[in-house]
Amino acid sequence: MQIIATTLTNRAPTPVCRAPIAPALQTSGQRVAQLLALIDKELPVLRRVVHAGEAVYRAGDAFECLYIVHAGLFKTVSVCADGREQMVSLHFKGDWLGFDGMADSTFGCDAIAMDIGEVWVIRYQALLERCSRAPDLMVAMHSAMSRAMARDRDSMLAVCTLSADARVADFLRNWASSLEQRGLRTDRITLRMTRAEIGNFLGMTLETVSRALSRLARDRIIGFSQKGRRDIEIPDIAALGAFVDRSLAASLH
Amino acid sequence: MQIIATTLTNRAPTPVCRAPIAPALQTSGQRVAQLLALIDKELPVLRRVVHAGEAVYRAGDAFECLYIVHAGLFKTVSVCADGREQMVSLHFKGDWLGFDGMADSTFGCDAIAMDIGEVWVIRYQALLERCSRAPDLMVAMHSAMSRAMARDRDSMLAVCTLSADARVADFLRNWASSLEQRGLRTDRITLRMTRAEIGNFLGMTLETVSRALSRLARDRIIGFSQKGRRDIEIPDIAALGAFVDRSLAASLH
DNA sequence: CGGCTGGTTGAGGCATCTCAAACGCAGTGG
DNA sequence: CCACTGCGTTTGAGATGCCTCAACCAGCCG
Repeated sequence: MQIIATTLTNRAPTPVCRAPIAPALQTSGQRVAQLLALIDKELPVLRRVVHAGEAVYRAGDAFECLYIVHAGLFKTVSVCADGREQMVSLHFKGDWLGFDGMADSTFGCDAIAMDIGEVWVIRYQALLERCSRAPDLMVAMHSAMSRAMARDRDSMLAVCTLSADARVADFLRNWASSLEQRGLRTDRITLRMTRAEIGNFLGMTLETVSRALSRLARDRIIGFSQKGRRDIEIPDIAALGAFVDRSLAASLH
Repeated sequence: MQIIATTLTNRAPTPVCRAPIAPALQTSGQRVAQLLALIDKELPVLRRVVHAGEAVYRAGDAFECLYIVHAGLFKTVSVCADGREQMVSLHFKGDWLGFDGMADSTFGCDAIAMDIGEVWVIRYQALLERCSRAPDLMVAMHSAMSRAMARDRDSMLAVCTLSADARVADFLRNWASSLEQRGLRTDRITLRMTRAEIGNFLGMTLETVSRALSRLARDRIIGFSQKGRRDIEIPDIAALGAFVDRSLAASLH
């Protein structure tokens, strides 16, 4: 069994699949900034600080608000009746949270802060009203949903077509790419997740994640920083991509 | 490697994950009928018949319209640069097609008819304008997107947590459940896909699909009809669910 | 009939899981 | 300062589920 590889959010070049796609008219960084400015202009937003481990919302909560990540890193987790959990997605600055509650007025999963962060709270009713007057806003929201679906699609693809090592590499590449699009440094990323969490996200066991990371480090595609094995150095993002492509090509003979 | 299990569309009870969710205020069948009535009332729709194998749109096409399935069965397929394909989702009557194009004005995957069918074509611009005046319509559209995301989430979960046999069972159960919600007979379904397509969708090889189906038939959970191995009899949908739960429980010791 | 496509089934191999042991690090309490 | 504990990580060895390769069968069509 495996899972979808990776798939963070808002990366401009789709990771595994590269269908012919028109070049974006704006960079992701610009898009995020414009979105936040637009929201701020059009809507009354409540800023809410969320501490590590704290939930923005939980499965079963009544859906009334959407959220936009303004700082920090968030995950959404499907919680099953038997207690098992499946991490579904990661959300960086500019990503929306809560779309999954719109269908039946109840959230279908938990949204958890992985670090201290801040979300902007937007009442759905207010958003609907505002969307009626501001087509820009509606289009921005639709774009965000569309992008979330594309991300899920890529995850599916990665889980279905990549080996364990390649999924881990793809995961790191997407993470770095998300940081890059937001103008942050990408040569050194701090995973705020345990191996078990990564494995859950990527559909593999924690041992397999650990081994994959060790192999990537042995091949000098990544490095571990002195302090702890949770900080990962990525000298060259392109090398990660090349690794993914290589193992992809290898698997097709 | 595998892929996300299953996940058809619009099933009321989520398949693998059963988070506490408030009971739907209306049945899925009612929702579909109401959606179609709403669209028909509010918007100028163009009806387009699509033949088996024909594309509603293809990756790279300019995004201008959304589509609602009115008859038939459709799949969306991610096409990679190297020619590999990954089936991403199945769409029955009442499901929308084309959300993936909203983000960057270009479709990111192909939407293909698996059978002769009909879609309603809705110009996105017209939809935006109409949404501004008809909040019902906007909410219906958001619900559909939200449901699509929930479906992807469930797929992810199934691919990540279910064995090959269970994924096939889950796939059949979701298919039957989709039919049931539309008031169609569920004791006998005709798969309009080859084993290879099913395997691609579920993230496994065609041989594994074939073996899984054989095992399910041996255990009397499904049956093959006389004519061809493509018609499958499902005497009891609940038995499929029980099988999934059983193998789920088995995998946790 | 012969070719082709799709399906089934078997045998063997390999990637990943499972189980297990050991290590590093942080916190706690003596 | 030093056990001592607990958690996260690494690494190894063995088990296994799924993939790969291959043969064969059934239906369809020229």
